[in-house]
Amino acid sequence: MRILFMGTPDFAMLSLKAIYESGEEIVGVITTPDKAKGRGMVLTPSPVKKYALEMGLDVYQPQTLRDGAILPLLEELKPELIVVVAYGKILPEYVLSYAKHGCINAHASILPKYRGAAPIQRAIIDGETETGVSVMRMDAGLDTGDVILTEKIDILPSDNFETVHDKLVIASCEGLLKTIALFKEGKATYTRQGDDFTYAEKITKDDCFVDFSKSLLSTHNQIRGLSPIPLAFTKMADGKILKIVSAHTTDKSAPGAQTGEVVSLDGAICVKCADGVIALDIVVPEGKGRMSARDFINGRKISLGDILGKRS
RNA sequence: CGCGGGGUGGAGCAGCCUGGUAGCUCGUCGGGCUCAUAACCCGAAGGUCGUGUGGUUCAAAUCCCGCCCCCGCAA
Repeated sequence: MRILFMGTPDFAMLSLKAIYESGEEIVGVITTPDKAKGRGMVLTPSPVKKYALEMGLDVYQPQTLRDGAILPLLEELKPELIVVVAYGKILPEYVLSYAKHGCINAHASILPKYRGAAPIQRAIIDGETETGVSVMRMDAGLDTGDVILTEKIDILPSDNFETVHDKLVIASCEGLLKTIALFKEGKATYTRQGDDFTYAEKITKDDCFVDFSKSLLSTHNQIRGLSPIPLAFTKMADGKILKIVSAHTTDKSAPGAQTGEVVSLDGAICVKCADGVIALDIVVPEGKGRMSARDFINGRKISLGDILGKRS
């Protein structure tokens, strides 16, 4: 089947890889233009572009899709199906309706829940125990298209953003390949989404701030849902940023301690939350790389009784 | 030329401003105490202080210059 692929980040790249390796004909790859990124603002190609070039696929990076900008390209490539995974741009109507099988999109949630930008992180932060990938036929709305199939996975207490992300990548690849197979057999079915939708807003800096005022479980969910990127962070007594890579809940109690107070430093940084004590295991101090809490404590940058998470 | 931090025994740091004895919290090894221990006590090993065999100086981890590498922020 002649497939036009559209996507940008890692998640999309791996989906592209799966489709390409399954032997489908990728007639073109569209990704966002290179951006100046990282230290020194170096111009960096997207993961999708990198992979596509390695495989010798044709890559296109239109600045915009509006006003029929890529209509000539579509005419030339004549895709029968357009697969979109985390592309980062709104698709106008003429693109949505161009291909015979339309545009399909793999979204990392069980729709209609968690429509939008950050479904994986939001699901973990909310303490969900299950999530998945939905493959849908795109329409003009944001993740509102009719669902073709859903692949579910579990979120374990030990999972973080990275591990759930990795599981969903696999689910996404499977879902897309299954969907393509359905199209070939002419057996694809479309199910309208229910009305009980929710939105997973983009993660903001505020979402990453840990002030320990919430419950033990919520704090832990926040930390793991944001790890290893962008990473939850708190503020130390001296006002410096301390990012938190991983933590675990404890059954310790700290009567009399205020929230955010460092109540113990025996191997981990134990901090009082609303209803318990959370132990920070791996952290990233401002200006430093990641290190174990033990190392951080050995460096003498923190002491018992310090209050973390004060908003300045 | 986006902003900033850093490279000091195995780990994390201090020392640098105000040049002149290698420091702290751990880890490791040996010994002791203890019913016992990740606890405590005693002792030991282990460092060309990123690099140039750079400059200044009687003397450089410390001041100046070049180079390499690592990291945080912001996007």
